[in-house]
Amino acid sequence: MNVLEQTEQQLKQEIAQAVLTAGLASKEELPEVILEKPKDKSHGDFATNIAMQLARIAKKAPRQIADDIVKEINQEEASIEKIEIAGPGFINFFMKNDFLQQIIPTVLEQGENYGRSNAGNGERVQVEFVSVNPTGDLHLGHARGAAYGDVLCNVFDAAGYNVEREYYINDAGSQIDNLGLSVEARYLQELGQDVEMPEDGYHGQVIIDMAKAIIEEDGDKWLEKSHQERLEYMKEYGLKASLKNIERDLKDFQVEFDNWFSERSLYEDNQIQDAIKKLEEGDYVYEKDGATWFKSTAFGEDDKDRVIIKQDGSYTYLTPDIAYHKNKLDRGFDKIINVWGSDHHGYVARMKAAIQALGYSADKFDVKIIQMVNLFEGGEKVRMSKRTGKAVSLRELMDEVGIDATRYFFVSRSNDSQLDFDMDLARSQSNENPVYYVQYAHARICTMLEQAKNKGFDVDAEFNPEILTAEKEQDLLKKLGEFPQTIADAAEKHAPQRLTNYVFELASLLHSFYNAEKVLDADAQERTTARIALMKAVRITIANALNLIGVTAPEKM
RNA sequence: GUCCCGGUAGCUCAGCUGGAUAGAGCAACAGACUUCUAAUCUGUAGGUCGCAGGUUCGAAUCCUGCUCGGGACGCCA
Repeated sequence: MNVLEQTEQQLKQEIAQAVLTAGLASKEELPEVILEKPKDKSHGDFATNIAMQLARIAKKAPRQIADDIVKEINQEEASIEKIEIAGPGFINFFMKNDFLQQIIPTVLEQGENYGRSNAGNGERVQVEFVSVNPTGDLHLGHARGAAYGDVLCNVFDAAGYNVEREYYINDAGSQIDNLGLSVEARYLQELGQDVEMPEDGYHGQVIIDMAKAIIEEDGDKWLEKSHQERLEYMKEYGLKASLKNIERDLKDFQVEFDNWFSERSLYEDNQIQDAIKKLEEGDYVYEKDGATWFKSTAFGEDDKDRVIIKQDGSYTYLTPDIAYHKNKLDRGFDKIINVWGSDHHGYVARMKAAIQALGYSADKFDVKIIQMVNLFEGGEKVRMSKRTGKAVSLRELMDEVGIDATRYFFVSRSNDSQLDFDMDLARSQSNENPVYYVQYAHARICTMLEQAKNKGFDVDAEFNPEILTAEKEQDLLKKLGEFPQTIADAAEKHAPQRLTNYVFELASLLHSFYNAEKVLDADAQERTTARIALMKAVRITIANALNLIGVTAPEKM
């Protein structure tokens, strides 16, 4: 438990006790004491609305209740400087500063671990994300999902969850046949033959590159082989090459997985049949029109039942996916989270039904939908299409915009809000991008610390935190103290954008402090020593936050 | 037609468990570099939180209806 939490807990208990002592409510009636951090500093360090909540129970005016509570609070015990009753009945607490004084030592001691907590209690969470079909390369929209999923995992890890990252490789469906046909067509085209691309073919440049690579390796030897043999080779080649591309692009984007799960492996050990059997046992399967159906409507959310075995005997996309989710759940995770593109949201209800049909609770399963990214270039919306291969690739984004800026930008937006991506703006790398603002704060501190050494200050000296009483110093201290809770909240709400908001605010306080106060001052040794310690703590916290976002923390800019 | 997501400042977006006067960046305007980095800071201006009801001490936040934008509604993946 961190300093801030301890203070909060103590205060909550004190308030609850005061309510009981004042006879305003019985133990059973007592609502949970809610403490908030007021936006306005004149409202104190903490505020509670307990008096308003008790109005109905105690049948008294909120302000009167507040008054009764305040009388019973032991200010000394809870390190309270001052209590005020305000507005309709808020109780504002102004804390003694001593609770802030422990923050710097805590940060310095914990170093790169500062911010980590055990909020998740080691709960086992698995996040499956990206999982792009291996039929080409990664595009803009996938980049958003990749950034979101990765930072979500980082946040889970830091908040004390036991997290595992997984990529589901769709290497068994008809899209792989299409890939083979596409590579084959490009191969033949490259060798001068007049062939058309298949109707559902993949038109991206990567496919052409694959064809060229095959020619480089094997020349025209596949011309002589049977169509079947050639196609088989093209398929496997395309699959391997795509996966290699995807894995490399993701790695360069700072995204790595613990597991790459192959759809084919489900076929190899009868897992699909097992899953279907499981559904049959629960009587969720029936035959109709020559096909086999899953009764997904039995769970209230899906609007129609779903075919799992087609008339021709083959599976639909859903069938191996049910087996896959069974596999995941059988692995014993407390929670499995899927990060999907918005075009798959209609799929959620049937999957949730499947999970229940398999005998698992629906709340073990969660889907985070990543809304669309609209690309703008030259002031115009660019239509994205995988088919025509015209979308901006992750590779281009990394080359032209940079990894840091791309990741920061995507993570700072809520996943369920659509997002406009202005290519020209991103390319310009101007100060319009907040990532530079945050990185600059980090670099600034590094320069200061460097200067401190050069000027002969002892940067590791004992310091007295009590003298950090300037307003901007106190603001920084409070913000530093919030970091562990911010991470825990981001994990619990699956909202990594809390992190970018936080680090931006921290950077802003740092810049403001920097402009208002001088850190290195030979005429004020004690203050300088304390401020150096403060700067070190801020630097560590910014670096830790950026690290979780997957963005570098430069020492110079 | 049904379902999902969104509508907050000129633009792009935050907004926690329902709290006090709704925030930030960019753009605009006015200032601050002989100083630890001006990729910064300070200030000004900018709002019917899509609309209408409801719940309550209190709603951008919860509920209902409507509206606009996007997406999904396959024995495709």
